[in-house]
Amino acid sequence: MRDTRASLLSEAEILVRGRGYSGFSYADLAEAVGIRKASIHHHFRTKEDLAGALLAAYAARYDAALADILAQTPDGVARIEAYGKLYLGGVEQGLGCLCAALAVELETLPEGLRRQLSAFFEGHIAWLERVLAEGVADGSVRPGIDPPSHARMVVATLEGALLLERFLAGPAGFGQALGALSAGLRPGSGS
Amino acid sequence: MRDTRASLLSEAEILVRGRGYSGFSYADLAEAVGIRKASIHHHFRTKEDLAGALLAAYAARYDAALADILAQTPDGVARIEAYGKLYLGGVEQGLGCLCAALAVELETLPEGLRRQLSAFFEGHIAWLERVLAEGVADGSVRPGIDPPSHARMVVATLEGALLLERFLAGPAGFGQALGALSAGLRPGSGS
DNA sequence: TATTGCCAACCATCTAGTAGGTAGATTTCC
DNA sequence: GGAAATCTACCTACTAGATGGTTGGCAATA
Repeated sequence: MRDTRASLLSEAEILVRGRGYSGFSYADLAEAVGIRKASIHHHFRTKEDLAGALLAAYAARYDAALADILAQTPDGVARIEAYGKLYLGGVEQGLGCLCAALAVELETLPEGLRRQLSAFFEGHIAWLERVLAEGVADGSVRPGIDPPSHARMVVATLEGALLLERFLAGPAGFGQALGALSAGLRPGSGS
Repeated sequence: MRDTRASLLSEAEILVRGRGYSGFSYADLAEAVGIRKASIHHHFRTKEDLAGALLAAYAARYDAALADILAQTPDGVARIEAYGKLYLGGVEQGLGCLCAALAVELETLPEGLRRQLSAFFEGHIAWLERVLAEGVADGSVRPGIDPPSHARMVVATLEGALLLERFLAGPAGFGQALGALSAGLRPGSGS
């Protein structure tokens, strides 16, 4: 049954996003899923393997969502807003970003996980850079912005907003930050 | 000797900011400071007490810096940039924000620490709101921005940029994000 | 029959925290 | 001034429980 493996991934993600990577244990996960601790090792040999699988699944979900935005939303600022709303689910459920949880423990992270983390964010930055450049070209994004810089800023803002608004002002606070972010990208003012 | 206590605070801060709160142990700290593990308990009864002291000292340092900016920098956007540069030190040393490290483990955090965390960020947001409102009033910040929303956005952006650029592009990447952030606040364009 | 999924029992190591003690400095009281 | 009591800072040795991980076996499946 592939079922248990999927449950393990799903519950582990909730645990990591809620309490951090070092903050959850195989014992917690076993209890959440309803199997014994030793059985987890059958599906994921080590905790590091589990983290890798978690990260890969998380990144794949985001990749699919990014492709979807490109396909369904033509307007530049609307694309950024749609991207921002991907983070909103976390705020609503009180769960931080999986990658942020791992990033905080950077120093203790093995090389493989570090590379996965970097790839995740660099992929998003590249995607945003493209979206912003296209937006500037087609007039849906304010001219005069610097796509590479603004791409970094957009990811940073959303990661930070998710980190903070999870316990500060919730979806309302997140919405304010996202609103201020997209307002600055909308055309309608000079350079 | 107050010396050991200060060393403990200083080394513990480095450890938490580098590897997370659950990611460091009294054994690590004892080794870093050069005393025995048990002696730490003489200065900080529990790990939670230590975290509280860490947070208090961190917040106090920021408070002093914020007051300093108000006193020395009159221009609104320059104030935001000066605020942003407070985070730069972390990027340069490869250390994340202490509060971000704790925020990631929110669910396991005792109430007292949660309140300290919220107070830290709410203080910054209130300070930024004031700086932005004053800047709009005196013309040093672009009119048409919404100070409460933009205050949340500024903290989020800087927290996020510190989180990410620590391992992505370092000070250069952080500088780009900060540049994009302040560019959007500068006057010179209509609403 | 081979594989898959799971389990009980175990292991070495690490965790924060405790108990009890020592040496030296500081304070209190006659 | 000097003895007694107290405090400070640290130590060794320990605890109970958690940690990730291993071994060997059992039952169902394919």
